[in-house]
Parts: sequence; structure tokens; C-alpha cells
Amino acid sequence: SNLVGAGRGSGGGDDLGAPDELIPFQDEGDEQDKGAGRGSAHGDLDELKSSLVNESENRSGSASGSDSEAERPPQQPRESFQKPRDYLAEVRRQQDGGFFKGPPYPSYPFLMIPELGSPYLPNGALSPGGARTVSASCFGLALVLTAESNKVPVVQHPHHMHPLTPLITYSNDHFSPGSPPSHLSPEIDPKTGIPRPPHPSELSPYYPLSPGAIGQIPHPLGWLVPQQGQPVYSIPPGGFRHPYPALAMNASMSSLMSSRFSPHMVPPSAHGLHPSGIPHPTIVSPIVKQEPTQPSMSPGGNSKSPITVKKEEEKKPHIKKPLNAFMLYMKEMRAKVVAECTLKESAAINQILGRRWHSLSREEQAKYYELARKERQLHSQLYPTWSARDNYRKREKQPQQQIQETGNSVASKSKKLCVQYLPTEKPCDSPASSHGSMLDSPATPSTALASPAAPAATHSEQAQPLSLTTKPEARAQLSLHSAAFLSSKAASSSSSLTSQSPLLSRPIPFTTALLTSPPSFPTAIPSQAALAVLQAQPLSLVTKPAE
DNA sequence: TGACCTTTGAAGGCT
DNA sequence: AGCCTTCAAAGGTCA
Repeated sequence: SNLVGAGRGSGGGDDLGAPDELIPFQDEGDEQDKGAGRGSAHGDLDELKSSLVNESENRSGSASGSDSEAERPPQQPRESFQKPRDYLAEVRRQQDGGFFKGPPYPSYPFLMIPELGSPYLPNGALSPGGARTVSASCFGLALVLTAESNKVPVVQHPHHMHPLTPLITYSNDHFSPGSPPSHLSPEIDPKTGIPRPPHPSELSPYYPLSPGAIGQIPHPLGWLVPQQGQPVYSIPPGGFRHPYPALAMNASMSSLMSSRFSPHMVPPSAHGLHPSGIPHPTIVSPIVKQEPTQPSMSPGGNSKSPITVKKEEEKKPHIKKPLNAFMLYMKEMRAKVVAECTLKESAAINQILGRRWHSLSREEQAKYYELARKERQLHSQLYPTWSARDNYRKREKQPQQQIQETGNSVASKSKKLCVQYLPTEKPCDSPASSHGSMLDSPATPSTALASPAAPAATHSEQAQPLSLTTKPEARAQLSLHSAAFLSSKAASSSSSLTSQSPLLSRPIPFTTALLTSPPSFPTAIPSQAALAVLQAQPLSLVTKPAE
């Protein structure tokens, strides 16, 4: 009850839908980052080790790590700030040193460095160390980046992607969720309040720009591009991948468009164009990405021959889903993370990004929700008849059916063992995990916060975060982590990933952090009833033997 | 070569 | 209403 009360208390009121709640929690988010900074300030190894030794004390909230401990609002989950350092210390102790590429910087998980100067280093060299990425680390990013940026110009542009794509940022400097800057603000229809779709006449003249031409001109979104003097306009051999239709459209549109040009984007073609003549980044050539067509399938009652149907389907452009907030965030931050780490595997990067996502303040997340909302809006305007279902593959069997039929063997055989690539950057910075975040993920931060559009979290929803996800494999992953935790002392170092799994103590901080309600997710504060469930569930997760 | 992994969120279908 | 599934990005990994 204390937690619940505390969580609500400083949140700026119980009216979680109040728009102004962003401010207090933003402050908390800042506080969190400041706390991280403080942590790093006196984050020497001795302290870390001692904090690890005193883990139980920390868990009980008696950590003495910070001078400002007493100043921290009661709802601040102290161990959220303590744990990662513990993890790091623990992991560092157990590892051979190869995992960490740079000086330990224990407070990294909270060191949310805004820009780090030029995090996007678009020369695609791999880590000269040549170490396989799995054994690389993303920790100590600040120092590591400083120390290694000279030799690790890591960002590897996807060979099929315009190198500028990851450079498009929605940084704080350029984007404000509630009131985008004028250069970013779309032309709003004064009647509907909806960003006015760009008139074809505004766009078309600029679309046919040749790659060569575009490579010569200054970037129209220069404000979005880190000033690095990098040849960001180099067009990959694959051709014209990133047409930057934004040249004449309004900036909001352009940011969406330019940031969304798919690696599979093809030069504007007749069938790839929206009726308005706007090739949206979500249009993908069916040549590149085809719906798996089954020749034997003939749409019900369709007199057309399968071949004809197939051809028509091939002609049909593949319109991709608009990116959601997290996808936008990933798109922006991936290069940054990759630059900060030696990791290349997207799965690992995504884990980091997922945690970072949760570590964002509501306001920061709101940027991306707003951006995603605009993206969906634009998408729906461009493709009013499009349905997400259109992109569904045609499956003979639903995966669920397969699982039911084959039982657990599916997970154990057909799927790779879930691997925790990285130490928890933050013990429970994903307290809400997927669903938890959704609790606070209004489709429109500005509107949903003030409207009932954002459904209040139910108890079950609040409880869901505990299970991280309902996916069976995720549960297996948790179990794996638990097993790793339970057997951490005996863990062999030969198994690079699992034995290195830093989630040695994840289940515990996960629980505790959840119970202490993360500052960034005030609405996820569980009720007492939910708390009881939460308290009970982790045990089952922890003790559930890995199958 | 293509599925998988991994993340969150949106959407659609099913119960 | 709630749950489940799929897809969106990304690129290394693996069968």
C-alpha cells in the first residue's frame, strides 16, 4: 500500500489522464537520469562490489549508494537504480573480461546520454577487435564510446538502406510532442486538425530525383541530421533507395516519409504509387517482398486462373504497416546503440532498445507515440483501404495450432533457445514489458491522456507485466534465467551466452522493481490486489523449472 | 535461402 | 472484452 500510495502521490494527481502528468513524470525521468549520473559519479568498483555484497540490503531499500537517497521521492524504485550496477559488478566478476570492451561504467543503464555528440558513425566498419558480437557488451557506453569511437566506427548501414536513414532523429531539440516545431509541424487542416496530406503537386516534382542528383544537394532535413560532414547522401549500389520525397512536402511529412523509406523501396513505379502519386515508404515492391502465393489457391469463386491471380498479387504493392512508436524509436536509436556497443545482432540490440524504451520518460515516449500516430494517420490517408490483414501471410496452420499439436517440442526444437544477449542494463527497467508499456502508451499522448481513449489499466493488465509476456517462449526464457540464477554459482563459463547470462538475479529485481512501481509508468502502479498477484507470480516463474 | 531471434505497439480475428 | 496472432525494423545466426 505504501508503494501504491507513493506511486500516485507525486505523480501530479490521481487523474492519470491529465495532460499535465507528463511534466511531473518527466521530471522524474530526468531525476532518474540524474540519479544515474550521480551513480556514475561515484560509481567506483569498490562501491559497486560492496553494493553487490549488500544486495539484500539494497533490495530492502537500505542502500547507501546515493547521498540523495533521502531526497528521492518514495515512489522511486531505489533498486531500479541500484540493481544494474549490481548486475554489472556481478557479471564483471564472473566474466573473463572479454565481454566488456571498455572501462566499466556501472551506471550506464541510467546514463541516458542525449546525443553523445555524433552517435551516428556511418562508416560501416566492424569492430576491429573482430570479436564476435555476442560476446560484446553495450555497457559503459559513454566511456567506451569515447575510448573506442576512433577505432570503432561501428554503425553498419544496412547494405540496402540509405545511410541517412538512421540519421533521421527525432531528438529533443527538434521535436516536441505536444507542439512540434514549425519546421516539423505538418500543415494542419484547421477544420479537422489532421495534418493535411500533401498535395501531389507539392510532392511529385521532387520525387523523380535521381540518386545522383540527391547525392549532390544539401539535405533538406539538415536539422535532423547530425553534423558530421559525413557523406550521408551516398546512394548504395542497389540504387535509389531513399528518395527523400520531403524536399517539397512539409517537414512533418518529410520526416515521416524519409524515415520510412523502406530498404525495399523501389523507384516510383506505376503500381507502387498511391493514387495521389505519392510513393509512400510503406510501399514495397512485390518483387522484393512477395506474399507467398499458392498457385493452387484460387480465391473463392474467382474465375481468374491462379496464374492471373498470382500476377495480380505480384502487381499489388506490398504496403507495409506504419511503424509504431517503438519501431520509430528503434529506427532512430539503433545506430546509436550499435555505435555504443560492439553488438551487431539485432536481437541483442533490440533487447537494449526495449529496456531503454522503458527507461524513457513519458514525455520522451510521447514523442514517438505522437510520431507514430502521425504516421498511422498519414498511412491511412494514403491507403484508406489498406488493412493490416493485407500483409498477413497465408498460413496453412496457425502457429497456435501447431503448438497445440506438437506440444512443447515446438519450442524446444523448431525454435532457437531464447538467449539473453546482454546483462540487464537495468534490472527492471522493463517492468511493464510489452503490456506494461501499453498501459501508458496512449495512441495519442496529447489526446489520450485527456480522453478516455486510453483505457485504464485493469488489474489483469497490470499483472501482466510480471509475466513479461504471455508468449510461451518468453516464459521459457524466464525459466532459463531463473535456472541461470539458481545455478549461477556453478555456471560454467564455457557456455558463452547462457552462462554469461547476467540475469543471475533477474527474477528478484524484476519483482521488486515492479512492486516499487517504475517512475516512468505511473499508471502501471498495481493495486493491492494486483500486488498480491504480482508477489505470487514471480515465485512461480522463478521456481518453475525450465522445460 | 529463408526462418528465427528480439523488442513494443497496432490491428484484426476469434472466443 | 479479452486474448491471440501477425507484422512492422534490423541484421546476425542457423538449419
